Amino acid sequence: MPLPLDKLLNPQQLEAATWPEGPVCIVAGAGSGKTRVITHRLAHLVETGRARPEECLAVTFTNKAARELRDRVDVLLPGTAYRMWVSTFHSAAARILREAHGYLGLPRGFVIYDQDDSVRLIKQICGELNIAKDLISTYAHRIEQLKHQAIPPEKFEPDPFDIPGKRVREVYTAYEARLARAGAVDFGGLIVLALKVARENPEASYSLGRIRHAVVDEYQDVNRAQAALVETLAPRLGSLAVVGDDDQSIYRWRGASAYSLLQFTETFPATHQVRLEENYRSTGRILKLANEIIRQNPGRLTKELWTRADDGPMIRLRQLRDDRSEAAWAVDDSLEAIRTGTRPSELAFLYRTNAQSRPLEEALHRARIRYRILGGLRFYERREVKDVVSYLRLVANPDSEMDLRRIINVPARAIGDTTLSQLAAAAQAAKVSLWGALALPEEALAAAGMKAAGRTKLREFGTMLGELRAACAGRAPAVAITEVIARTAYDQHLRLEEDGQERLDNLASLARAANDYEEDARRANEPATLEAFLERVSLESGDENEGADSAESVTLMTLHSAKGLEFDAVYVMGVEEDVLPSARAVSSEDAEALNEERRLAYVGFTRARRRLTLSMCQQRLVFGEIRYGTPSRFLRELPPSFVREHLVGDLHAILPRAALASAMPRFDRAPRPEPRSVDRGETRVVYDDAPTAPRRPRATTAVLDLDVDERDMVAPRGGGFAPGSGVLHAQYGRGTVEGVTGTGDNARVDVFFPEHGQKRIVAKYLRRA
DNA sequence: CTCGCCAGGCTTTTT
DNA sequence: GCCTGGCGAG
Repeated sequence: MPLPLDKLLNPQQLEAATWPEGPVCIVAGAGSGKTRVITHRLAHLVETGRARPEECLAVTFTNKAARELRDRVDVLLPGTAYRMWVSTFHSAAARILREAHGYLGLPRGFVIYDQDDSVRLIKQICGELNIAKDLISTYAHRIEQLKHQAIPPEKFEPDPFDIPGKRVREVYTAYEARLARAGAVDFGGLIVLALKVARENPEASYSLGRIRHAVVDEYQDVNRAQAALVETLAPRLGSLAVVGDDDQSIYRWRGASAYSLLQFTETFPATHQVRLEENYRSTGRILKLANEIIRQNPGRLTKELWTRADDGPMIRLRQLRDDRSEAAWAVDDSLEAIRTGTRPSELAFLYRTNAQSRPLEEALHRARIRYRILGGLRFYERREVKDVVSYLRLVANPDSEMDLRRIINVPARAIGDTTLSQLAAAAQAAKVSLWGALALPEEALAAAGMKAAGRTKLREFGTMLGELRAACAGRAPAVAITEVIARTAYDQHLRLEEDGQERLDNLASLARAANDYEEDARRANEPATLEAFLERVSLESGDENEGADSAESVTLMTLHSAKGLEFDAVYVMGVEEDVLPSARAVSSEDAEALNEERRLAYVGFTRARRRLTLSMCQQRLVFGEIRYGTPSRFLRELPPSFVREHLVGDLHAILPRAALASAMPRFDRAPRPEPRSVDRGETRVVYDDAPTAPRRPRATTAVLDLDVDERDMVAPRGGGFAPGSGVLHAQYGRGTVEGVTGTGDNARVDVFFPEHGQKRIVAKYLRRA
């Protein structure tokens, strides 16, 4: 029975889901039912008989999104969906390479190097080329960017003013050669090589060759290479739909650009464009705020989200004294929400940088609220996991240089730097991989200066690895893991360490991941190979946080990882200058960098269905030292009238004094929580939620573990500090005023402290001496 | 060659 | 404030 699409979708969605052929560009705002359109489009293709499931490809960026898409298509097309190819860009590319490895000259068991691996390799090469190490990250970044644009070393023409460019080319060339010798492909290379297959010989990949219909999600985040891949496939396709939102392009630093989305109609003149602007997620206020923020950005496909929903509750704004109080306040507030019936899984705390999770975790821990962190610490990046994975990769592909380097002396085998570089020299001379060099005749190694002791150790290592490979050949991944641990005595090695037990547990988890993979493979009717398991390990973060108990937990994550998700109540924390927008974006003077931060704020705010809370603090610990913060320009840019109508809380933090005065009457009418005092063990949380007197902006609403001195500090009226006068500061002590910039709450005072030198301090943190 | 200590860098964000 | 990588002692 076909799905009654016209009942399930609004007219624009229906058009987007059913437009029959050729290129379709779907500009879909946040919460406009984008995934719904994609899944129904795929289902519609199959139901109308225009496509067989195996002719359909759907591509997204994150594994999370791919999984969700797959699950939701499965609901619409039970039993058929698994025949579709639903995948991330990178996994799709890996599959193409797997199938076309012969054409590409890659070994069957080629390994995928993550960013860490490639930086290490570039470092290695730079060392050999005598390049200063402070340039390594620059080169790594340049090479990565070139690969994002699918520019190979020989096509890279640095312009004459590009001083490092020449060496970039040199390093890049060497890097590509080394990857090839190691039988390895980096993230960028996956796309570049898939593009090569698509251009030259698409039939070399069985999966690729049969695709007739494609949907590409998050098209605003494709880089040049990915766009080229899509564009190359287009002529072979009966239909191609790209879906995206230029306002949610947040991966510029990774080479992404909304350019391909904005230019899509130019690239394919036959394109049918559809816009989805009706939002089904958030309240009117949240959308108004989001629209108000994002309209500051130039060059958009100006769309404006709207909703039939009501305005909803006011958006709350809180300014706290420091990051610990900010976390404590938000956690306490969320506790209240949970008490009044919000499910923990409907609460999310979003922040700009992972480092901001720490105070939150501590506060949640104290409040005994369960939480899960998405993103954060990645399972597969743990040292012991990477070590064992390196052994597994060597089983699949012994030539992998970075993996061999990683474990050749782990556990310790008395093979140190000296022996290793002699081996590398011998390998270079013989033009073979490090593994290949292990099999070189004694004389070749001796010629590289290696002593007999080193040669013996290497020989032993080579034998061990050879036996391990033989023992694992054709066996299931879980068996291979057991073999690795047993034959290398890796568990013994861990037991000697301080936190060895925890690391052993992680290896047990790795084994579990392998079992899970085998289970998945069985279900998908595919053989469970070590190669495919390793591919999963390389391309997925290994978040175990998607566990079944998540309904009982609140969620913590960066704004980036929040894209595509939604929650009833969202706390966006640290809405401050140098945080959101990031310090880097602020200091770079690069307008596009700031615009991207603004989009990030937009993404964050639009995650909330009903309750949105923004918080900021006056000082926070950055690298262990105190930094003074001011409210984000994204809030200060808001028209005062808008703020008065839709926000409650510490409005004085973001409104000019004049605008604040007229805001007060309205502010007084806002529902006002009872002032509370909560005693929880050693932590004292005191609230002062009463609206602040207009004349004395006491921004602090929560005080946590502060010295009495500091608590007593009150902003001096008018910030009137005359140069030459004496002042007191809680950290720096007594000092002399050198000058003043800004006015009101934004006033900064340059103060000279005899013991600390000159500092620029927000006026409210100073007292007259 | 290994171990342990210290300095310095790090924080954007992720496949 | 934490981690890594580099360096020096044994």
